[in-house]
Amino acid sequence: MQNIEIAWVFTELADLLELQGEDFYKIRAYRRAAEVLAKLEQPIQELHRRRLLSKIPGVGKAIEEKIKEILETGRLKKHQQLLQEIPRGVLEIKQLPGIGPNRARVLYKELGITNLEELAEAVNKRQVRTLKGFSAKLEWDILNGIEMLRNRQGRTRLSVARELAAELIKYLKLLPGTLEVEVAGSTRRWKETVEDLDLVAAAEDPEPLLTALAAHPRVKEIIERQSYRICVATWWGLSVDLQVASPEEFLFTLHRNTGSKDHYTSLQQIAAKQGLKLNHHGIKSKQDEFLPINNEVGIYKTLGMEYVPPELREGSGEVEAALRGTLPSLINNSDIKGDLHIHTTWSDSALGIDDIIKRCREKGYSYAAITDHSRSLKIANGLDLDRLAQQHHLIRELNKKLDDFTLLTGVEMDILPNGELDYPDEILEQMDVVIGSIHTGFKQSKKEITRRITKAMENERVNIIAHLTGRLIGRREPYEVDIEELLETAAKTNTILEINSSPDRLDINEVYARQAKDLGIKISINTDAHDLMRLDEIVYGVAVARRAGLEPQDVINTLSLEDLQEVLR
DNA sequence: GCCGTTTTCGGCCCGACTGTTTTCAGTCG
Repeated sequence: MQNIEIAWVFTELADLLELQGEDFYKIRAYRRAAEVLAKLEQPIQELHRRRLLSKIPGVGKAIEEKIKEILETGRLKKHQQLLQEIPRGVLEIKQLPGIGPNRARVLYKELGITNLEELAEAVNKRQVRTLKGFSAKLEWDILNGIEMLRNRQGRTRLSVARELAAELIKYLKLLPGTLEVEVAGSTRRWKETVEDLDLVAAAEDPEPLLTALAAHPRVKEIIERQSYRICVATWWGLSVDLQVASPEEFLFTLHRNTGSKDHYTSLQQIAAKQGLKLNHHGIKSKQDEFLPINNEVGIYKTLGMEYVPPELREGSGEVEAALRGTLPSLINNSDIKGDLHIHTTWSDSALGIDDIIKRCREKGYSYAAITDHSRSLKIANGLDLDRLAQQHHLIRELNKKLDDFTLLTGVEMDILPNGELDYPDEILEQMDVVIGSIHTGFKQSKKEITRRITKAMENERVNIIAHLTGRLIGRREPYEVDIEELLETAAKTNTILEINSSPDRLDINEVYARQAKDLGIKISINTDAHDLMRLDEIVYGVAVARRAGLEPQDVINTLSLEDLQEVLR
């Protein structure tokens, strides 16, 4: 049993206990333990064998016993019992905005509602508004929430697909007959969510690869199997399509399966105009002979165009640009010189400043900004003026000891519901990076939220606005905000906009990032990291930038420290 | 349920918003 699966049992246990109205701190203890277990480097089984379970932070006697039970029996009795009492569908209902554990419980107990379909039906019959604690307004919110969840259904966040891809590729490469395995489809194009995971492999004999994938522990069932491809459902809810090509056809199969369909069709038309024929076998000349091509660059070159990176292959003008030779020189991961939005244990993160320095150096960065939450965000242990001064003093002292790396002082400062900023100007003046963002008053009107952010942009001490729309992919819609107006204001006030790299956010998205570039707005690609692994999520932010056609000069954290400081000033 | 300790029990993350029951439970960040 994998760590993540054991962690999942505790997460679900916490959810179920919450529905039963169990003590908040007990629930939190289970959630914390689940988080720690999910992130452990070593297999839990191994720690168990070495009698080290009790050494895991967040694991006490009770949870240790439960871990043992799971390892020994493959299940947890308490968890199974709760599932008998509360159907899993009720957990899904709890995910709806405005519905927490208490309302989900009432819906189940009073109306016997166990899934979203039944809930939608009850709303349509106007039964829900009659319950204590519910209203017609809430019924309306419920329908919207169900709609959001349905739209999300069948779509998986990119990070999940990429993690699964990495795992499966590593596994398939262990087989002796495997020559190549690559990810294709929208996952290779770095779309923010994907429908399924496409893999392409090269081998003389497909059979062993198809059989191996079908036997992988992540695989739940075979959906379809042919002589050269297999489609399977996984326990992660994402289906995987593996196609095995001959070594000669691998490149062309990978290229075709990367898509998008629109992009590929355009290429076929361009080939046809030149008397060539492009398909997954290769490119054939007028004389009906395969042309010698050994990489993707060669494919585009043969068609008389610039190479189009996968992120741009969406059939939205990139083919024409490539023919004209006017594609942007996209930013690369290696262009990033630092991360400007990182949280520490001073507020709500698990990261110590030393961890940050170490990891950022390993990543080859030359600087990083420490930007904890500001005083109003009590739940995140936001820094009051005293602690802020202490932290910044500490950072300046640390900097004296660092020769090839620089920590920048900063803050992620709340833009308060009344439009005021959380710290006075004279405090903001003293730090290197000021990020403004919204964490409260999400339900204000479009006009109000837009005015709040505008006010922050107009303050010349605010450098960056973080996660401008506030969306959480598949979980929370963006707040009502006039993006067009804010982009204009950002351009006018020289405010930098963040591409938040968290796979949950990707905010601003590629559409707005492209508009920002057109308006001359500079971008900062940040992780907003709260733990070590999340510092590595910068690649998702870079992917958004690439899909938006951004070049290194559009992004401020590609600058050297000196140039960056100049811009921030 | 975990943790730390003054070692076995008390503290652990707070406050605003919402809709309405016009006082507060429920939800959220």
